Amino acid sequence: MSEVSFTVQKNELSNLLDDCLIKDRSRLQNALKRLDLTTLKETDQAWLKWADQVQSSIQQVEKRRNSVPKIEYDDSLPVAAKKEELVKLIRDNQVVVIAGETGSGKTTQIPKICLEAGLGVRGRIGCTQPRRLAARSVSERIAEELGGQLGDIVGYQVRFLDLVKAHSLIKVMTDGILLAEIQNDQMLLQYDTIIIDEAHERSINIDFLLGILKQLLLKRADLKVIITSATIDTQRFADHFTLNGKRPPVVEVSGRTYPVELRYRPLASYEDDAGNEIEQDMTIGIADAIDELALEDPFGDVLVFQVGERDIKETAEMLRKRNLKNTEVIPLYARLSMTEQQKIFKTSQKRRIILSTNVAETSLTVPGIKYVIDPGLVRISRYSVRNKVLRLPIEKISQASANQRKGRCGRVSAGICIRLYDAESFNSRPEFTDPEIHRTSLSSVILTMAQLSLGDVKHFPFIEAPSDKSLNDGYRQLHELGALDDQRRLTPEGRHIAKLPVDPSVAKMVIEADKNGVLAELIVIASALSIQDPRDINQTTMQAARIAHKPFEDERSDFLFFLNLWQFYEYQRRHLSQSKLRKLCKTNFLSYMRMKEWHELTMQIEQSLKRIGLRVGQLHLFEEVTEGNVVKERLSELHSVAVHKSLLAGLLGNVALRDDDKSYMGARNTKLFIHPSSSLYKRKPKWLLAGELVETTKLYARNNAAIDIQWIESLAKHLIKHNYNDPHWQKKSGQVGAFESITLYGLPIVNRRHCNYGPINPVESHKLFIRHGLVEGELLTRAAFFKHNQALIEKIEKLEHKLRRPDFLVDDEVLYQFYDERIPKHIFSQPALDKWVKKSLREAPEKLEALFLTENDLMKQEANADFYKEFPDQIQISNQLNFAVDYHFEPGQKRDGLIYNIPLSTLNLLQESDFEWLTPGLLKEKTSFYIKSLPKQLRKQFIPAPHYSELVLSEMSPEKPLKVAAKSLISINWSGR
DNA sequence: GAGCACTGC
Repeated sequence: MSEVSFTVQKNELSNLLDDCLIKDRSRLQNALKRLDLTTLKETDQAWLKWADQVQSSIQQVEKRRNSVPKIEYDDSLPVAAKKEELVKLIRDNQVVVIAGETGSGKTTQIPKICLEAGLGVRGRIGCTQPRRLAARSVSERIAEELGGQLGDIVGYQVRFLDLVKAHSLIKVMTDGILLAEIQNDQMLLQYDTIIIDEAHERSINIDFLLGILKQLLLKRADLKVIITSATIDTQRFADHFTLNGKRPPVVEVSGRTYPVELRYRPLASYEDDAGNEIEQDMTIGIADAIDELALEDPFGDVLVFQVGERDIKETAEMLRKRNLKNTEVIPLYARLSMTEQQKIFKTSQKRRIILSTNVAETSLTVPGIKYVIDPGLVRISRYSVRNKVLRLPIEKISQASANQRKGRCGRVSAGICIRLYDAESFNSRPEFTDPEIHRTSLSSVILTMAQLSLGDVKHFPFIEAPSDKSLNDGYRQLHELGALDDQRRLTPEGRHIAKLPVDPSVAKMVIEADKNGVLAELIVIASALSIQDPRDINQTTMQAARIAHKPFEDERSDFLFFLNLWQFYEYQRRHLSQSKLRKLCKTNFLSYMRMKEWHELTMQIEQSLKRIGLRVGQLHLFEEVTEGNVVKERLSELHSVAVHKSLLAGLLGNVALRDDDKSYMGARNTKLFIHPSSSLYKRKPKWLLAGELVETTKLYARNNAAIDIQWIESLAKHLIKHNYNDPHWQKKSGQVGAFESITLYGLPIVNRRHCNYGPINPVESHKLFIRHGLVEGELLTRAAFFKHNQALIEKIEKLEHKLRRPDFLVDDEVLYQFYDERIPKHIFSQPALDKWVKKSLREAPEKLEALFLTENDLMKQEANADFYKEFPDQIQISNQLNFAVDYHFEPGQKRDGLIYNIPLSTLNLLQESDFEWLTPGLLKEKTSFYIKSLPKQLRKQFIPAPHYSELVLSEMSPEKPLKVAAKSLISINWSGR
């Protein structure tokens, strides 16, 4: 042991750190750097403190080394035979790939071999398992073999349970736990060895870990990594961990198995009446295979793989009808209760036929199986990037999976595996099952990577990179949740979402609930959505279960069912003993284990929220409502709205609009149906929020709620598409309006709502404002420039009228240009203009001055003197009477006060010569005139067509009579035309 | 009128 003493050469001090715990090293190294070695004295406090810490760390290492027990191996295990070789390989290589079938003992023996190689002392040996149950049983076995108690030298950690001590040398955990630890300790400094077991299963967790470890190996030369896998695809792991040209060794450890005879028995097919080839029913194929096996051995236990609960039930029914002698049929699937699952571990006097889903291929090992019947199918989950929904199709299993199933017999003696397909079918299948990373949504992985700053996901060293499409969809989902911004950077809210131990979408609901004041409610619901359904229902108990669960239903939403159930159960949980609680669960068709996990998850979420500074209050009290003559307690409408708004924030892609009696239209024009298990199945609200969308035989919405579509707009600001129609100038308000329609993923959220268009499209509104408001003069502003300009325009218009020349005033386009150049682009309404005018008056009056039009600006041409002569402002008739002449285009707009009422007698006195004043200009084409007091009959003839110009004569000296001859009038009028 | 199996800050 190294002594920490001042006599050690100062330049050798850092060597002492090699004997410290790995997790202490960098901290001590930094502290050492801060010590000024040139002036350091033995009595300095800084030195004493450092020396003390180093000493303590070294002592802990020593203590750990001494705690390593004597290691013994079960020599019957194949891996024990390779012990020496493995110890050497692990010492000499940073990464070792170990391949071996079940029964080789690799899972339990390799951690021991690592101990023997001197590992586990300066840091722990971490060993991951894909499942919690496996983590527990593996740690139990290792602890037992090392002669200690679980939770001492060997500890284990799964969700909700941590049995690891500071002095534990080996820590067995689920891969999810290790992944979670990386968030707090990216260097994994508590470990000197990481063993990834069952790497061939290629779960998303494993693939993610393999990528992280590859990066970590470069930063931690002292870290050992061991990958163990079934003997499939081991080269891929070796390729993945080839660093700087150094390829890790691959060791194969033989399994301890008996030979399995393989028989292909494809289903017979026949032709129906129409000549179509029909494949024989699967249950018949299974029955035939059982018969075949029974002929040779009526006692050996048979394992039959099935795709789901319903097939299991069908097959069980078929077998029951066949009345097989001395036979026990046992169903097995994950949703069964623990006690029912335990049946497979009980030996029976009878022959057992176990009908199982894929659980028996990977998760559970059914003991004593001699025969396997493999129909070659599996229900697999695939996330559809195109439709953004989860699908559960039935597919042919891969060759690797078929071989794994085959291997489930032959563990106790020689066995037979009957495949209900032919060798050709087997050979045509893919070699390996598609790894999960290719089948699942990547939002969660991307979010974690963003949070850990692991760099661009596209360049992350995945063992098999996900497709760009799939990555982009992951980014899209996180953007939908507001966890990433438009530039794909983590938002502050995204940081919070990443900190919660649930799916990003569920985490979003919880974060949103804090804003809506229903955090306590959402934790309960979010937890329920994250665990497996706590209802313990199977086909036979379904009816009774639904009756038992009826009191917890809420016609508004399936989500509130969970809240109601929680209220009921939480009270009981606090007041009943565990055994009574278990009983309560049973009578209410609830799974005790899942109810417990539900509770534990709420606690865990609450802890996580505390860490990000959010406090969870109490659940809101229920209010009493009367339904019919039943008094019910339920969440108030106010809080229900808050709850569902929060849910909606995490499920914006799961909104649907009722289409017809049965179906709904979902996002991106998908057709979906309410699942029959939903309490909204019959009610069918217009707008639906689905907790999850899963495509099986149809696209089903499960866990639904009726929602108000108006909630969506504010939540989905970053997603909704606006469509504006018919922008128009509104004279009264001096603003530009339009009609707005909104869609979310193609669903119509708002139809033709009137809106203020200015802020939405300032450019177009600015144009409309100038065109209609300023150029066409519809503005009601008091701005001086506008009043001035309008007056000037009016004046020139009058001139035009008078001169019968509508081409003096410049075109509207010129006016438009004038205003457009001078009015800032951001002004698109009268209020905005008035504000700007007010401000400019103070700060930049020259801007306003520039807005005053001059005649020069408005006149296309000068009206020359001849024009004025031809269109006089007054005329004199018979050298006696002066009349003012007013010019305007529209007949009907007469200046009544100026028009002289000429008596008919006077008219008759007028001579033709009295009209000499009619200038050529006045007699131009389309020019005519009339005198208002012409007799009606006559007037009819002379009144010009409405668009003809009109000349109104008004008397300047009314006391003198006007003489106009009717005859002359006629001639003038005609010549005028 | 109905869904495989796992996992976690």
